[in-house]
Amino acid sequence: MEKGPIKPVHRRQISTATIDRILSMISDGYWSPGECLPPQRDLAKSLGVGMSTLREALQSLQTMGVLEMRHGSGTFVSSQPFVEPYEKFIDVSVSLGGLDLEMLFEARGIIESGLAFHAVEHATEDQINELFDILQREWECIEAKDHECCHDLDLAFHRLIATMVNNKFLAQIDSTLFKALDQLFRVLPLTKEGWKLHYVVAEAIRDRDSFGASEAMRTLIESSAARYFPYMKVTSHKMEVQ
Amino acid sequence: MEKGPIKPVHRRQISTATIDRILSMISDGYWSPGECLPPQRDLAKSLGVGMSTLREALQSLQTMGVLEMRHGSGTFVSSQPFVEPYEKFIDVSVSLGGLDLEMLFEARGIIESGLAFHAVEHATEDQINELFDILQREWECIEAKDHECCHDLDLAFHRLIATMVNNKFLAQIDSTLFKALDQLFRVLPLTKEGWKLHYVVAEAIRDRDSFGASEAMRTLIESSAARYFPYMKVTSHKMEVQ
DNA sequence: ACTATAAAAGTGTTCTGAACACCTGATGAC
DNA sequence: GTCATCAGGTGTTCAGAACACTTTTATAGT
Repeated sequence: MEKGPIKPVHRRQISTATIDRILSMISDGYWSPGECLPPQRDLAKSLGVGMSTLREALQSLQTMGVLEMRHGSGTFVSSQPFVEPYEKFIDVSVSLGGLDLEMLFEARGIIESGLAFHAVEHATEDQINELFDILQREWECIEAKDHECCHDLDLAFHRLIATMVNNKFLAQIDSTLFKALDQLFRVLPLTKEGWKLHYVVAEAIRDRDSFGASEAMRTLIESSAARYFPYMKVTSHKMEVQ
Repeated sequence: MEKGPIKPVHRRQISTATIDRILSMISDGYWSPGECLPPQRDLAKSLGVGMSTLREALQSLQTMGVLEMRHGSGTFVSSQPFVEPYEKFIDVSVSLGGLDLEMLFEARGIIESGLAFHAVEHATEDQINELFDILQREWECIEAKDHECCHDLDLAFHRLIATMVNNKFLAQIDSTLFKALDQLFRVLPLTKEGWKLHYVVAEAIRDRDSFGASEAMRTLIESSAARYFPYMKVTSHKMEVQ
């Protein structure tokens, strides 16, 4: 794309205006993903703003996951945008009272059961085999009481199902929720009962049973939540796979 | 809370370290929601960083929705954290190729059908009456061909269901998705067929049928998506309410 | 000619100090 | 008592310099 002169910004809040300008320039294709922006000194000159102001904007855009600033190299448009902007401050939101744990568990239950539903139609044979392979290793870790390994496999189990659906948006949110809940209180080790629920989900996916997978996953998340909130009401409709 | 001396930060990336420090101070309750932070000049001094650096951190935190900077007044901890950080740059992510529309529709389908499922157990009689009231007005607007009004009622319909569940996290994401999809291509006007689907959802909620509500909502979103992507595969399992 | 080291250029990072803009509360005029 | 004005506090923007990291180029040794 040919590069004409960069139009300067003017508005009451120059910092915000600069963010919007850069955002729209990227949106319009002036800069492509992975491309390097001009040096900050030059860019500030071109935009007609001070360097501090420009940097405030760049920093915010980096927080959004749109830009990536590399010391000594340059400022790049993120080639893989939509990173985890949440992650960092979900726990802050919790502390501030904007969110509570049960809400996050509920959200995770909804998203994961939905993912399981859609995983049924997208899963390849290889992925299903991989799923059962994870299950196999989970069982071994449970018997060996290797909690660290259990935890990693648990994450792998959920991540694989999210991968099946191939929906970056939900996968990102789900991953963030998993990490947030994991961080807020170290997740309890996987039990044999939990493993059984994992197995039911895997079976339903293998048998191409959308509703079964969805329900099994809902039960799984709710039973997981119930370990932290014993008083929490569990929906627990019918666990019998159709 | 009593306030001891503020410990200075030290790390290679001072800007990032400052963000983390402030975030953890809020998380630890050093500053409460709605409270005013010290003047930037003083705070920079206390943290042992330059003012530009501090401002870069504050700006990022504002982007996250954690802080609110008011010109001439002060910098405040957001009393209602967890605002819409997504909204601003979802369209940028789309432009950069990180997200595509079908993915967003799929995400919305999953979240909304999950919300509908849970709405069944949380909905009050008043809310259900309100839902049918919206339905009534929708029908009138369709007959009058008042597209603007239809659009608003459509939004109200979905928003009310999200409200029933009382899950801010999902409600926020859902609302963001609605707006993003609405903005990316102005939503098509509500048809009588669409209204019928709305009605099925409302009936299922009234009858306290979780699965019916969930499935009806899935069908609704998918049929909505199908108007934009005729080639898109519609799951459309059984529409018959159990 | 090749490689390893050193220098230089390019770029992001941080700090200081100043001037400006906005909001708020105090002061004074009516 | 009410309103306008002013002064102080606070956020906003800018300019310039010094520093740190990375990449490229130049140099020296083999």
